[in-house]
This record gives sequence, C-alpha cells and structure tokens, in this order.
Amino acid sequence: MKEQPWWYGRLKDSGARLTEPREIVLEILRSAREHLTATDIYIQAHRMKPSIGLTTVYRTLELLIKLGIVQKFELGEGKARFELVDKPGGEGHHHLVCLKCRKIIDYSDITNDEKEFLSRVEDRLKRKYDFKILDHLMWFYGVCRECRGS
Amino acid sequence: MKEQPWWYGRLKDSGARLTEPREIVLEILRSAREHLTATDIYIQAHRMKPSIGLTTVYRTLELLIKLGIVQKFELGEGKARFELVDKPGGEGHHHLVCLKCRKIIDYSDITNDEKEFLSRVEDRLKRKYDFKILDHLMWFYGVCRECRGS
DNA sequence: TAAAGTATTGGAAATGATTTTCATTATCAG
DNA sequence: CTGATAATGAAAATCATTTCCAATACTTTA
Repeated sequence: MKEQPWWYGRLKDSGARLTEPREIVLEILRSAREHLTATDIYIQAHRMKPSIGLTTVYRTLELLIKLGIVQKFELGEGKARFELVDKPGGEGHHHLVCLKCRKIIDYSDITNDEKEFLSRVEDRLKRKYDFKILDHLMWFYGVCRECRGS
Repeated sequence: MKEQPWWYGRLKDSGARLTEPREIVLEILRSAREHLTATDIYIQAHRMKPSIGLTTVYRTLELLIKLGIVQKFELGEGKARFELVDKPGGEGHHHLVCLKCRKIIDYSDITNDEKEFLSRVEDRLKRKYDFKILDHLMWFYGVCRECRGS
C-alpha cells in the first residue's frame, strides 16, 4: 500500500473528505516551484478538470490553511500566494526575495546556530510580552545576481 | 529653527512637494499607535481636512513607499497596513502578531546576540545564493495573554 | 437498499480594497 | 504675470475575494 502524504491524516482527522477538487489543489501545490496565487491554482486545476470553480479553489485553500496544511503569504501585490507547509518535524524554511525581479527563493539550510538563536528570541518574547509563540517567519530582501548585472 | 523629521530631506531630494495632504498623512502615521489601513488614514485625514480624498491618501502612501519612508504590510486581512519606516541608523524592529485578535506588537529590543546572528545568516545567504541582502524582516506569530484566556 | 441528513460544489452576484481616468487647482520656473 | 508641471478629488473601473443559493455527492440510519 502506498505511502500517504503527511497531510493526509490531518485532513481525515478533521472530518473533511478528500474530494477530487481538493486532491487536485493539493497536487498542484505539491508540484509548484513557486508560490502560486489562487488564480494560478485555478487555471491549472481547471486544465485538469474543467468543472472546478474558482470558488472551490478559494474554499479549499481556506480549509487547508485552517488545518495548517497550507500557508498564505501576501507580498504587497494585492493578491495572496499559497504554499504547502513543511512536513512537521522538518526544519521549516525562510524566504529570500529579490526586490527587483520579485523572485522568491525558499531556503532551508537552517543551522543549529539559527535554531538556538530562534529559541532564545522566542523565550525572550514570551517573558517580555507574555506571548505564546507558535511560529515565526523570516524574510530577507536583496538583489539577486541577475538583477545586479553581470 | 525647528528640527526637520528624518524623512524631510528625502522627500525634498526626490523633487516632490511637501503639500498639506502629504503632511497630514505623515503626521497621522507618525502619531499612530498601530498599523493603519489606507481607510483608517483617510478617516483621520478627512477629519483634519475634509477636502482630502481617499485617492490622495493612496497616492501619498505609494509615493512614501517608493521613497522608503513608509512600509506596507499585508497580514491576510485583504487590506494593507502602513507604518513609518524606522529612522535610518536605528535598530530596526520586528513584529509580534497575535493569531487570534490580530494585534501587532512592534518590538525593537534587538540584542547583540541577535545582531550578530543576523549578520552571520546574511553572510551565509550571500555566499550560497549570491544575493546581496539589503534588509530583513522577522515575524513572530503567537497568542497574546488576553486571547489565551485568564 | 432507500430515505434523510450533511458536506461539497460551482456559478452568479455582491463586496471591498485599490487603481485609473479626467477635469480642476496649486505651485514653480522664467 | 504666464506657461508648464505637479498634485488633487470625485467618479468610474478593476480585481481579488466572499457570499448566496440551488444542485450534487457522500454517509449514515432505518
């Protein structure tokens, strides 16, 4: 029997059904090289199964976000982008954005250094602001080699 | 003669005029305790000078963003929020977001620990991805005391 | 298995933030 | 002062996202 993706159980446990539109959206997200907008996903989904509606794409994304399977980003473009969350127990990843071409690189070479640092910061925030920290996100902005010229 | 705010020169150098609507928007941002939406700013501005239009608020924000005076954020609310950028040479600050009430705390207790860590990471990214890092942003997500219940 | 209840779906319409258009007004250089 | 340019505001247009609602699909219960 085939290995199920990590989010399979989470979906099932929630009581939600793994319907074809949902499978399609998940498959598109899984194989995406970049962060897709709802419309990007809709276009691809529609190609695979023309009956799928944009509303369903939005609803599916909403469900997956609520279940912690998908993460939503907004980068000031006036529309959101979506990405499959890292497998739990994985390292997480950060983002590197080119300010010129808007290219986004996901990187996940998280060193121990980094991990320790983050837990120290989270500790500090917890004590100082009485926030229970659940997650964090780091964005680095810069200019990629191509956009800097030769 | 009165001390000009740090962004004054930047605005002048760009060739833009410091008009009344622009002054009003800047003043609102300066005295804001939280991150305001364009409409929030419009409402306050309108109170101070009823002839100001929403369009002008948007246009002013766009200009200030281009000049690096204002930063735009989106937090998945379907609308953007705006914040005056830190005075150059300052320490920068990070954000702490409550996932329940969406409250945002800006914090700027940047420790040396943190500063060193960030420069190490930036170095590493520079070497590995050949990105010239110009800036970074850290977001921490959690639940504030009030939203966790007593 | 059939009936009934619930979850899911898709299209159309509604919403709401942001942008564009365009005519008017304010400011600056000569 | 005069012409050129920048800035403004109202209304209309856009565009992403949400809401409504009627039709389907699946699951459970009798």
